[in-house]
Amino acid sequence: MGNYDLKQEVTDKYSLRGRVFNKIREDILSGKYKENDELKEIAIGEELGVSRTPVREAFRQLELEGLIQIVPNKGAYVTGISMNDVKDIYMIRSKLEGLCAAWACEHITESALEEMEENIYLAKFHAERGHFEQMAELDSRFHEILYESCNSKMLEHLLKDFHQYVQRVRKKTLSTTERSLASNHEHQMIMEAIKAKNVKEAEKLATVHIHNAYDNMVKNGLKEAYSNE
Amino acid sequence: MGNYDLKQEVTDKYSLRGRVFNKIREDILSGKYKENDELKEIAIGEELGVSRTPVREAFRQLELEGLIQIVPNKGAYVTGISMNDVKDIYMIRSKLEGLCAAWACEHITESALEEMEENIYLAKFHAERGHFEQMAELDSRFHEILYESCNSKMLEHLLKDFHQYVQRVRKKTLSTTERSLASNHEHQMIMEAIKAKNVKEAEKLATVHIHNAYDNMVKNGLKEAYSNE
DNA sequence: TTGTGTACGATTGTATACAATGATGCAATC
DNA sequence: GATTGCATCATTGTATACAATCGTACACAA
Repeated sequence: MGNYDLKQEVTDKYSLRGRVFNKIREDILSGKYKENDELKEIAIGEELGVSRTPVREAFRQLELEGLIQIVPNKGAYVTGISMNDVKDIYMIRSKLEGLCAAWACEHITESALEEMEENIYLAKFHAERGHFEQMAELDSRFHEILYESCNSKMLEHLLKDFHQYVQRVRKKTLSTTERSLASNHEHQMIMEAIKAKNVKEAEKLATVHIHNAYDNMVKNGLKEAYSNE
Repeated sequence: MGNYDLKQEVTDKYSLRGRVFNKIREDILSGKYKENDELKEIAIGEELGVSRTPVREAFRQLELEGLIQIVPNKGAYVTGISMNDVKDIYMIRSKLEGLCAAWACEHITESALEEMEENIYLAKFHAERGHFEQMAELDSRFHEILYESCNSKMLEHLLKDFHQYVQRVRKKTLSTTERSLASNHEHQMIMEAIKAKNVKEAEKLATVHIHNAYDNMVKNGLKEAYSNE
């Protein structure tokens, strides 16, 4: 996570390096490349029809993102996320998400609040019907809106990084109707606290929300996902 | 600070890319390259006696670290740290440093505690005599020990990143005997809370410590440092 | 004078050639 | 049979050549 800016997000779409970067990242996060898999510059370059140069540059970025580890003169290896890492990230996120909610009280725009309300309303619909695919999507978007509303590029970028870093495991956290409904209700309370500009309450609710998400994840299924470690 | 790992720290010393990366980073943090300065691949390559390739790779990493911004087909520009960024970082650090101190209660080693005590003792000596150079050094080291004692590579790396990110402005924060002594006393209280495994107290003290550091910095001199913006 | 178009130069983007390094297998020696 | 040394090969590290792109300056016309 080095990295704490977001300027290259546009450029990445149009340069070869950016496309390679996104492709590999997706393949790692989706599970196509597994922990300790070796990524070879030539192989990936050929697969995507580009030379080694953009692949190398993408590798360097992926290393800073923490998705791969480069051993000099040897190769690039996919790094896994350990259970401890996941726990750490959730604890860190919990604190930062609270900060983010607090700041959002002051800086959120009307349209952002409206999108949140719409999001929550729609999520209720899907949660009741067990549409977990859509729930995951809506949940992601809710937090994204929150991040974009804190008026701090630093914090926004940091949280987005973490958010996508645990994407692999996060899918599981909303996989019951019960948790989906509870989570959505928590979203609503956070939104209302922000709307009321109740800083302390918003901070606390957001903090607890992430804690709950983590607890729920631990309760059902995180262990299996990592049982082969 | 994308990047949230620390694997390449060793490799960086021995590869050209790593050396270029460190050199440019230092030059930005030390102020040799100023905000909006344009960094040209060829010029820097020639200055360091390497070709464009390692320079380009270093640029990509620096971009993820947020120190430069790369505009496609145009150039790389030094990104400044605005007063708002500094404030954000301190607020974020405040939270995370609290978390770090809390975790350290459980995981700190005897030898780390001893080094802390020594650090505080020595710092008192230098603070009383106005040796600000040594104070800055000792202060940095104190926090580093703390970071290394939380038993989370994630959090450790994150805090180290932030710490060096504000290095430019941080020097000013210890530039009075008064603040030096107060800061050192805060270090001592944090250390004692950790030693006593008083989690809540350690967290609170560490959080407040960073807040104080920020307040002090704002009080004397941050504005001037950025008056040309 | 002002606006527009074009051509040129500077710089980055990509591909490829060559150098350096580390892994592997085999043979020679103890 | 085990171990060490060497040769070979695969892979990354670096340099450089060429392509694409952007900004600018200048000429020309309204």
